[in-house]
Amino acid sequence: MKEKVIVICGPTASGKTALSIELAKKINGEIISADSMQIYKEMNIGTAKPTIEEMEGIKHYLLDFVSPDQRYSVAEYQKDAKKAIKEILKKGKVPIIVGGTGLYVDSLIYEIQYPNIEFDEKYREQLEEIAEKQGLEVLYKKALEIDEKAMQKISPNDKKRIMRVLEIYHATGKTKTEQEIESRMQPIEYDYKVFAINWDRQVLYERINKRVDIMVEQGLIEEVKTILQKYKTFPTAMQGLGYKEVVDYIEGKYTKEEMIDKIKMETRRYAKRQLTWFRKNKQTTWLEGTNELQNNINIILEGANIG
RNA sequence: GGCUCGAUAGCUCAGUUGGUAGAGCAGGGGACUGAAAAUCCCCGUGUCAGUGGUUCGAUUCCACUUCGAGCCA
Repeated sequence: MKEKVIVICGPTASGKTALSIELAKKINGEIISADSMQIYKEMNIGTAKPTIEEMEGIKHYLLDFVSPDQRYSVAEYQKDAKKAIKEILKKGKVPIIVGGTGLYVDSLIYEIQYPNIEFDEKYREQLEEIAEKQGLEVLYKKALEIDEKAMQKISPNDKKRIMRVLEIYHATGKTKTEQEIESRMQPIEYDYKVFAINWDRQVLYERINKRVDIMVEQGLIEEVKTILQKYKTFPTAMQGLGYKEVVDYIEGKYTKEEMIDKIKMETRRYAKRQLTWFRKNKQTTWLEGTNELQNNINIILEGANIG
């Protein structure tokens, strides 16, 4: 009998934090974040990271533990998260995965295999250079020679994925397609019960707009300035919504009003992409955001067959 | 009050020498296996302001009306 792990996902500003903490209190659970930006230290306001008060004594894992100048990836996330699951189960508690990063969630619920390799900074730089000087189509053709099947799903404009196909081959000698076939053969270790929070789109967008205003009031700009002073390079952290826009504002690329509108718009689009991602998984149980917390908790308990 | 210009997609505008129209942005849908809050793909019918006239046919021409901008009194 596989052990149960609860997963709560949903778009940004959908109320995952409040729901998960109430649930954890009720079922003696602990929370593992699945959020690619809340992992970073000192990025608190812009990532809407739960505060100590909000946590109400519930232990949270994989929050606030990576320096913004460090690189982090799904492969590491999966390893860290599985370690946390083990730890929680060992204590006799229920692990609750909570987050909006679909890729991170999927790495767990589909038990995706990532061969143990080091990130090759040099090789990526080489690829970047080729893309810039000779054009992306050179890399695209190269990838096509290596893994024609994988390239059927990748656009000639999708630089990141083209580079990834090349990087996998470079690091492992295997193609991405071979890699994925092996990955699918792997049995899934836990019994993941997946829930997602849904809102009427208009209402969700209003919540997002309001949340962005609050972030700015709480000192988002100051937070970004502090981080920029303290660290030199940001391999991934400055991809965060709200952060790159504030940097552009500080550099005078647009006014404060324009910056705020841009963050709101980009966040709304992000929420839309998240919903697309979560809809894909057909076993997901959907919760209505407008429901009372207790009501949704009951749906989870019933759906997960707990309590 | 008179004159001029404008009114076309949610917004900004293009266009139709008369045969019912198209861009950008917004928005929607989708993809996603080591950067993922990233990256990429697809999607444009709207009383062409209203009413009447000319015409086989008007969003296009004409008249009036309404609204907006400007100029002159």
